[in-house]
Amino acid sequence: MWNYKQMNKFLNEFKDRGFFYQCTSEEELSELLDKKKIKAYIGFDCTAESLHVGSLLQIMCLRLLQKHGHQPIVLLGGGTTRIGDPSGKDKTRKILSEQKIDKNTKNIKKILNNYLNSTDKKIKPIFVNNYKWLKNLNYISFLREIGQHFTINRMLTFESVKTRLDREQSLSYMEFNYMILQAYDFLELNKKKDCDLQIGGSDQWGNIVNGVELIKRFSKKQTYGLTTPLITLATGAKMGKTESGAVWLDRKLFSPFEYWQFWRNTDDRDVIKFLKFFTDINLNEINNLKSNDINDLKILLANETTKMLHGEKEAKKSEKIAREIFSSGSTGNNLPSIETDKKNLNIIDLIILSKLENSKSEIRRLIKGNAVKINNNLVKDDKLIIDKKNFSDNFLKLSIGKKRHLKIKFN
RNA sequence: GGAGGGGUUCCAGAGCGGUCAAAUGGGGCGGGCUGUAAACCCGUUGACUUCGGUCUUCGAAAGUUCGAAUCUUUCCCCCUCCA
Repeated sequence: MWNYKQMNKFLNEFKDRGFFYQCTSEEELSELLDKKKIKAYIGFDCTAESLHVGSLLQIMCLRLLQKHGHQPIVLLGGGTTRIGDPSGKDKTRKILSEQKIDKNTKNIKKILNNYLNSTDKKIKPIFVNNYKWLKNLNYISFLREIGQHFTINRMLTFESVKTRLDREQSLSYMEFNYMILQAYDFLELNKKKDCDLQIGGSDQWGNIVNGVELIKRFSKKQTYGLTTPLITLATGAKMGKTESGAVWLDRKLFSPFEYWQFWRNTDDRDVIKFLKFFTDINLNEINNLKSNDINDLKILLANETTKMLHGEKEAKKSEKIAREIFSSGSTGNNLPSIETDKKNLNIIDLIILSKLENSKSEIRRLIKGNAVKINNNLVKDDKLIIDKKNFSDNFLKLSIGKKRHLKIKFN
């Protein structure tokens, strides 16, 4: 009989790392994966100009596929984004302009390329954009060929639809069609690219099942669906949001150092889990690491995740900056810096200039609360004038709180 | 189509003519403790300020009033119940 130990290696690691949530048919999928190298796809929606850590687990799935010799297909939802997935949303999404979606699509592709092996021909990612086949669908023939396989009765039972209807929130006919289009994507990829598996977040389960069922009815072929859990933090919050917004996987929106810091500040209770999720360190090694100092593990986590996205150099640099700021209390030579040529600047204006804060009232409050430092010296007076004598070698270190530091260069 | 209830500052949610920049909780920010963690404690949380104040906010617009988040009218949007 079939048992856990005999499970396919990819699936095994998928489970051991905590990626597994649901599968349409685990046993059969395991057999298939043993038998051949398959192609599997994950879809990314192009609503935002970049991806954020919320998508990172999906990206790690792509990497894991490659690691085990399977070829990932990355579907960029250029077409479906024009419709808007109602899953997990209780309101209709804003409809984006076509150019915006095209721009987003390109940027997202670029980000994904950071994570994927594109040199090995057998496993290099296949990028597809569903706009290509969705834009020219003919309504009548689509209804006849595809629509006949869906019953409204069944569609109404899906979570994404049900919650909207239960709450009497409107669900437009356009959105209602989203799941059919995603199912059609899978069918298309199965026909054209021989794709056997779709992976997605747990909120995608309904959409994925629809695809598997459509392919079974339309092509009489067996395909599979696999979902990952929703990651929640030890504190109960959703992962990936900081106060300043999303944690973007894009240096223009979220600098490598900020990214490193994000991981460095992981809750103790989440560290091991995240090492399994977001690094390539093998599981035995992670188990051995458990006894290490928790702060070293956080640094390891930060280095590995940053390296994967921004490269080794940025990871090391971030670690160095962090040491300067938090350990040695030095002036922080590697800190990001801005320049100014204004003389006799008021401390408040200096902070405005630095863009660390943009409200003067807030800055006054911060000064009152002993949060502002110049060259590690507490600023007590919000009328303090900054002039040349505050700069050494034309540099000055501005700090707000414990975590925000910036170097200012005087020209 | 008929009958009710509601839209308040980041969120939840009080206020129902002046004492309201608006209770309370959450979140955030800052400080303390520490380990750049958690928990806990304290402060703070519209903008501008010469720190005296000034200006802009309670779905939108108009009105009543010395004075409105609070009353009136119209409009927009949500929710509950009945047909």
